Parts: sequence; structure tokens; C-alpha cells
Amino acid sequence: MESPDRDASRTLDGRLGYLLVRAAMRVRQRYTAVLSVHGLLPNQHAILSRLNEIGPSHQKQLADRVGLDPGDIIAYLDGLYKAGYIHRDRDPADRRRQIVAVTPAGVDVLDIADRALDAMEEDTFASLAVAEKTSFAEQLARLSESLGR
Amino acid sequence: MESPDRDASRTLDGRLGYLLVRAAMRVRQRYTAVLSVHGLLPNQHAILSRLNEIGPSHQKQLADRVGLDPGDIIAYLDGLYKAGYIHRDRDPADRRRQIVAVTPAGVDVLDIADRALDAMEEDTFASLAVAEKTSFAEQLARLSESLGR
DNA sequence: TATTGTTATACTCTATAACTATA
DNA sequence: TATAGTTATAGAGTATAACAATA
Repeated sequence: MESPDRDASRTLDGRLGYLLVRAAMRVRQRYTAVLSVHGLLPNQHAILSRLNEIGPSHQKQLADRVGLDPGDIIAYLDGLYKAGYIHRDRDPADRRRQIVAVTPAGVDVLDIADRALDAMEEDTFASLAVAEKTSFAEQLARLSESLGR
Repeated sequence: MESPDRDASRTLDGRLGYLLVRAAMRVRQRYTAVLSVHGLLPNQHAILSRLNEIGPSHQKQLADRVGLDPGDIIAYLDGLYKAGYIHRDRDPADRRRQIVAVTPAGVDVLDIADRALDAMEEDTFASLAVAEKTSFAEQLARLSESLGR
């Protein structure tokens, strides 16, 4: 006789998804705390960082690359613009579009914030061995990739 | 001469924290979608599941075990109570306390929801090999542990 | 592009009641 | 007792974030 369908071994902590979401919540709290010192929200840091990587972009394109809703990115960009970290220019080739780019001040704050994040992450992931971090990162990237955007 | 402090290799996708949070976001979306079919929020499922594991508990104790704010758990419990999935009784030994317990209907919905989550998780984490899932889970658990409650 | 509204979640603050310890 | 301090629950308000609909 097989065991019944009600499986006592199916606990909350036995769920990969729950473990992932819970760990991420705690890490995100640390991101928020570190970045708030520099006046950035986590999503604003992601936008600034990605924009710095890919160069001047249209807002829609940028939203895609950061994985944010095109409607939601507006307010984040407004904040970055007011702080002088980005500028927005109409695309002369298509005047519906805005070309967004990081300013020198934006590069500066990104650099400072990134150093603070580096220190925080080193501490946060200290429980993982160096070799583990590599495979962990690779698995997370593979997972995000497979879950699509 | 060493490379300057401005490190071009420090990209967003090179951050373990960012990878973790982004993957978790996508997994949580799937949790939300699956559970909404059964009328449960992710936090309500976590509460119900944990309560089913540990048995009748005080609300504060339950909040601690699920990692939720004691103030926030109230509304979730209200919803579970209205749906008939839990009952709340005053603790005669300490009348400030409510003793919360899962009802038979709560066990039923938990069982059904868990089966749906099982199927979703199998699909969601299909990009990880079986052996990888084990180490991945262990690393996530270790991480949460080290980041405290 | 931009705005508006909704929902989920997390955090802070306050209020009430009931318990504990102590003078 | 009376008082002060603590704890459990409850509610209000705010902030971040994701999503949908629409202008």
C-alpha cells in the first residue's frame, strides 16, 4: 500500500520557491537600507546601473532591459532626473521617444553606491564559499532566463 | 599599475543579490497566480502551511515562525477565518492571546493548493538538475539562516 | 510616453487590553 | 492593594513595487 496523497513531508521549508523568495526578501531589505543612504531606491539603482552599461537608450528599451513596466519606470526616472543623475532628450528621429542617458553626477553616485553594495554583498553572502557563489549565480541566472521576461 | 576603482566588470547581472531578487520576483509571480485560483495569497498559504506543521499556536508565535510582522498577520488571519480555514480561540490561561488552529476545511484547501504548487514548482525549477536542486535549497536555507529573522 | 488606479507586501506608529513584577 | 512595565492583538497610515487600463 502506497502512502496517501497527503504528504507530511511537503513542508514550507521544503519548497524551493519559498526558500528562494524568503532569502530574496532579506537580501532586498539590505539593498534598500544601503541604497537609501545614497538617496536611491533599489529599482533606481538597477535603472542607473543598466543604463550605464548599455548607454543612452529609449525609455521603453530601458524598461525592457531592467525588467520593469514601461509605465512604472517614469516615476523612477523622474526622481533620477530631479537628482541630476540622468538627462532626457527627445529623439529627433522620433519625437515620441525620449533618449535617456547617465550624467557625470549619475556616474559618481553609481560608483559610490556600488562600492557600498559590494561591501554589503560580501557580508551578506559570507555564508557561501567562493566556489558556491559561482554556481549559485549561474543557477540563478539560468532560472531567471528560463522563467522568461 | 592596478586597474582603477571604477570597475566595468561590476555589472548588475554580476551581483548575486540582484540575481537572487530578480529570480525570486518571477517565482513569486507564479506562486501568486497558482494560489489565487484557490483564493489564497502567498502569505496566507505560508501561514496555513506553517500552522499546519506546528499545530495550534498563538498569533505572535505564528508570526515569528512565518517571518511576518505581528501587526500584518491580523488581516491575513481575518481572511483565513472568514473562509473557514482557521479558528481562533482565546487562551484561557492568558486572555490576551488567541490560539489559532487549522480547520478541516483549511487542511483540505492546503492540500489542494500544495498539489498545485508542487506541479508549478516542478515546472519552474526544471532548469535545475535534481542534484542541483538539493544544493540550491541547502544554500538558500543557509543564507536565510545567516541573515537572521 | 505618461497617468491613474488597484493589489500585495512590508514597515511604523498608536491604542487597548491583559498579564507580570514590585512597592 | 496600587503602580509600573511588558506583551498580545488590532488598526491606521505610509512606502515600495508590480500590474492593468487608458489617454
